[in-house]
Formats: sequence, structure tokens, C-alpha cells
Amino acid sequence: MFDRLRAGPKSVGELAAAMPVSQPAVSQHLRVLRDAGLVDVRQQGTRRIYRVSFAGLEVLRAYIESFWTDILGASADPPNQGGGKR
Amino acid sequence: MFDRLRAGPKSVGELAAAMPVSQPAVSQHLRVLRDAGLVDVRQQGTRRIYRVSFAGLEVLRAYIESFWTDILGASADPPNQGGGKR
DNA sequence: CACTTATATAAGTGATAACTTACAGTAATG
DNA sequence: CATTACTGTAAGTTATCACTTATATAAGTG
Repeated sequence: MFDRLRAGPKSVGELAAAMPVSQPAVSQHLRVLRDAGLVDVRQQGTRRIYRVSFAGLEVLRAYIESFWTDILGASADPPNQGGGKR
Repeated sequence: MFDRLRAGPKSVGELAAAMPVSQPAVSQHLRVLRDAGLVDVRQQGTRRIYRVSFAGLEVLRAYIESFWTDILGASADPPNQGGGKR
């Protein structure tokens, strides 16, 4: 669902049409994402346009990012780590 | 649970002692994280030391990161976005 | 203001998750 | 090799999720 909004803002109807579930199911899902701060809503006439929230995405990104620093400092014995990227 | 490993590698017993659930519950949770590639295990004597997987974390990070680029290019009408960071 | 369009909410239901206790397996230790 | 320490697996139960249909709400339209 979240991934559907990757291509850009969409209305509930558009999302529901592109998925194998009912419209209420989509609304409920969006409600959770909105409560989590991951999507924003905008009213356009009778429709509601949803899109990924930059702010929410930033929170996620910052969380992941903070792990790198913590982990890098904490585990000082790598026996089986994969590619040491970054 | 995942956050507990932020401070560094821990054994199952250590994790269980620090949480309000049973040891099997912790083992099961770790199993899920391991299947998801988010943690690595290392055997040390009779204990099993778990820690956050760099590789798994990188996958997560890359996913989030790919959103930025997609979203930035897709949504060209920001009416209520928060801090326009990065 | 009746009617349509678009979406949210309510209530109920089957599937799934998350936990429990009991137990099996494996490594250290004497 | 018997015993202890530590962890994973099995089986069962309860809470939670994700969905459905039905209905309420709100905005546009003539």
C-alpha cells in the first residue's frame, strides 16, 4: 500500500481500484499510515488525496541512520558480516 | 526487541531477562528477525549471541533512501509538508 | 434540496500473531 | 558420562489484524 504511493499522490478510489480489496479496507489501512505519520491527506473536492509524508519518511530515515552509528560503535567483533558498505 | 540490540550483541538470556516475556518468546521473536535478515547469530559456548545485521540494515536503509528520490520526483504539489530537509 | 460521488466509520468474522508451558537438543563441566 | 546451563521447538490458547458488508458523513451538481 505504502509502495503504491511511491509513484505519487493518489485518491482512495484510485488505490482501491488498483488493489484486490474493498474501499473500506483501503481507508482503514490509510488511517493506520496516517496515524503513524507516514502519509498526508489533502482534500480535493469530494476526494481525498493521499501521499507519502516527507516528514514521516525523514523520521524513518533518521531512525535507521541512527542505528548505523550506534551499531558501528557497539559491536567490535565482526565474524560473519556481509558487505561492509557505506 | 530490535532496539535492545542497538547497544551491542546480546545473548538470548540477557534479552529475556530485560523483557517482560518468557525466553521462548524471545527466541521466537529472534527467529523472525533472523529470517528477515535483520539479525545475525554467533555461537559462543552454550550461548547464542545475537546482533543487528549490517547487511539487513543496509537493505532497509536503501529502501527508505529510494523513496526519497521517487517521492521527490513524483509529488510536485506540496501544500502541507513539514521541514523540506535534504 | 434531492441526488450522486467519494470516503470514512461501525460491527462482525475468520485468519494470524504472540504468547504460554512443556520438552528436546547441545555444549560445557566435574 | 551424568549434570548443569542455555536455547530452540512443539502444541495449544488468547488477543489482535485484516478484511467484509452495511451505513453514516460530506462535498459537488442539477
